[in-house]
Amino acid sequence: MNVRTLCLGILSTGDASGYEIKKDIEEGLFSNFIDASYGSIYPALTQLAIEGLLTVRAETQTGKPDKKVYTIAEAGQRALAGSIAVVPHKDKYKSEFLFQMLLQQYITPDVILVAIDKQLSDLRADLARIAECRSCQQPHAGAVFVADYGDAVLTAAVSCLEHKRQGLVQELARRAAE
Amino acid sequence: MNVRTLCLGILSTGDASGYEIKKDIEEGLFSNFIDASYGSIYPALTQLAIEGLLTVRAETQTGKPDKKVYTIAEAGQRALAGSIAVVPHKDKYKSEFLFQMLLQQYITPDVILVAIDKQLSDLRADLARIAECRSCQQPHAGAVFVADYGDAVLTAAVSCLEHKRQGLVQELARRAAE
DNA sequence: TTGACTATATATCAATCCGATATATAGACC
DNA sequence: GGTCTATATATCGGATTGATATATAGTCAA
Repeated sequence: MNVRTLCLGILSTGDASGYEIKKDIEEGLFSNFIDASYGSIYPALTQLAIEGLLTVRAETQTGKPDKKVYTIAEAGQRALAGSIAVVPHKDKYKSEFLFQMLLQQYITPDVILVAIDKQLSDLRADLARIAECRSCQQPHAGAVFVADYGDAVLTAAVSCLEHKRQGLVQELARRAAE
Repeated sequence: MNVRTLCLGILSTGDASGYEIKKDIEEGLFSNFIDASYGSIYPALTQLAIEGLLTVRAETQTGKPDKKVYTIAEAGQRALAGSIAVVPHKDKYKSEFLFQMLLQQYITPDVILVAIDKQLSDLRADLARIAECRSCQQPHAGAVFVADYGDAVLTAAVSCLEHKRQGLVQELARRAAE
């Protein structure tokens, strides 16, 4: 799936500017399993508008710069439906944290502890964001599905890490006592 | 983290050719949280050898093409240690499956079911791979950590999806009965 | 009131990386 | 002889990231 389909998908939930799409990706439900940068969003929107899958209108704002608001066109909805119906690729998960933990023999225990605490903090921030999305939006079936899935996975990760952390702290205390 | 550091990390666990590094990424413990293509691995290895972080030797094999076996040098181990000690970036998770589920209003229930079954199959394959890694390698602390973390997360995902799947099947049966 | 900072908003581009393709050797299987 | 799979290296177009540039305007403190 490319950034084009991503933009069409977000615009299918309501009109937005490139900046607002990026915010949706960072703060909304999408944030847990999607990522895209301005460097790919803006060119994609421009191209989609040229091809007639989106329409654009300029909106002047007081106190803020003008923005280009994009609306999905009929051709865009057809293109989106076609892209969504395809069997999805396998999930991709990249974790520098786990890379570090796998090679933990090369670093000191206090660096490990810092990394674990940072990971726990990231996971809890994600959980909080999901909780916020649940409360602020009227939940449709898709949103509930994604929120439940995210909750399950993140909660399991937190639980596992808390356990690992406790074991590490106890071992450090034991070593210090000797 | 870039492919250079990834190659150094894998070579720190033993000598390997580019092809073997790719297999490690696909089949070993790394596969759950790392990805890289030949198009990035081979240039990285060439460059690292030029810079003296790796040494190369050609190995002739019977029944197979020759291979270039890379060994990590002292300078490479120093570079790796420096890269590992840095606080890691946040995990990145990309899921076309969840994108599809969030926009499930655009597709039919049977397409949803196919996607869920495919996801379950992928998750179970990952769990099986972790179990295999546990049994075949002598487990050091880092490997156990990563395997436990992966188990926890994947098991939670499977459990959540099985529950969702059951609910969907029941609803489809109820609709068919009406 | 000047400077620093934050938020909004669009745009560009070098560096990186993926995915596909090409090339070559050789065993297996029909 | 043809097809398939596995091993092994290499290249490259195209997609994407991450950083940077530009501009408007509000806040807040020195």
